[in-house]
Amino acid sequence: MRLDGPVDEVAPTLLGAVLRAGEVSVRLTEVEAYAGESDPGSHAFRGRTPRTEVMFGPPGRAYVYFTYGMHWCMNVVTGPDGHASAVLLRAGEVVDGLDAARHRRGHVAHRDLARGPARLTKALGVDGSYGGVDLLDPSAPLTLSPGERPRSSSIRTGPRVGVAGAGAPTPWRFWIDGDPTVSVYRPAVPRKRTARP
DNA sequence: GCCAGGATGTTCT
DNA sequence: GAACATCCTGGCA
Repeated sequence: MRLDGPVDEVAPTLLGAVLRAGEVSVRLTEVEAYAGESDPGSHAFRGRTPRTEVMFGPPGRAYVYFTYGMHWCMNVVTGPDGHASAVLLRAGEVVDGLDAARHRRGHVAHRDLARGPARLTKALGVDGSYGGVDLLDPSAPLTLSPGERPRSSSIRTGPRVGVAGAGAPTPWRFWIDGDPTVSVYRPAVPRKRTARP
């Protein structure tokens, strides 16, 4: 699979692809594109930092980061080289290793096992130690391989709400229409201040 | 069912 | 010191 094109072209081709970590495999049903340095919503917007280093590297690597003090989220780094673009994996369907996934996620409905970016990494057992892994290397602990691509007519797309980027490339979400594992979209709300006594 | 609020730590200002 | 590419629980309908 080719990951070195423009991120908004590469992202929809990831739908239907299969991500495998150990015995658990997930079929991707929802992704979100981040355009890199020019995208105010991207971690790479403020330039190269130790955390975002991987995004500036070659395509096909995993960019894994920790957020909200308890969740891991995972991106696939895309090209072209020199652009820190990446695709956030937002949701998928567990298609193999159900027992292991359920063990990690507890007793939830099958459709909820990997519905959401942090749930997806938890179902797979992915954490920061997987950062920088070459997903296209078959012997890697975390791999991405082509799956059955959904019909193009069943792919839906929408602009991300909450990011005003006048003139900047717009980030997009892509999902498989009607798939029960697609995460429910909630616009980002400003967080209230955490009051301390 | 829906909504409000809290958890929790890394990163950057 | 505040924001953060989130998730879960508990209260109320």
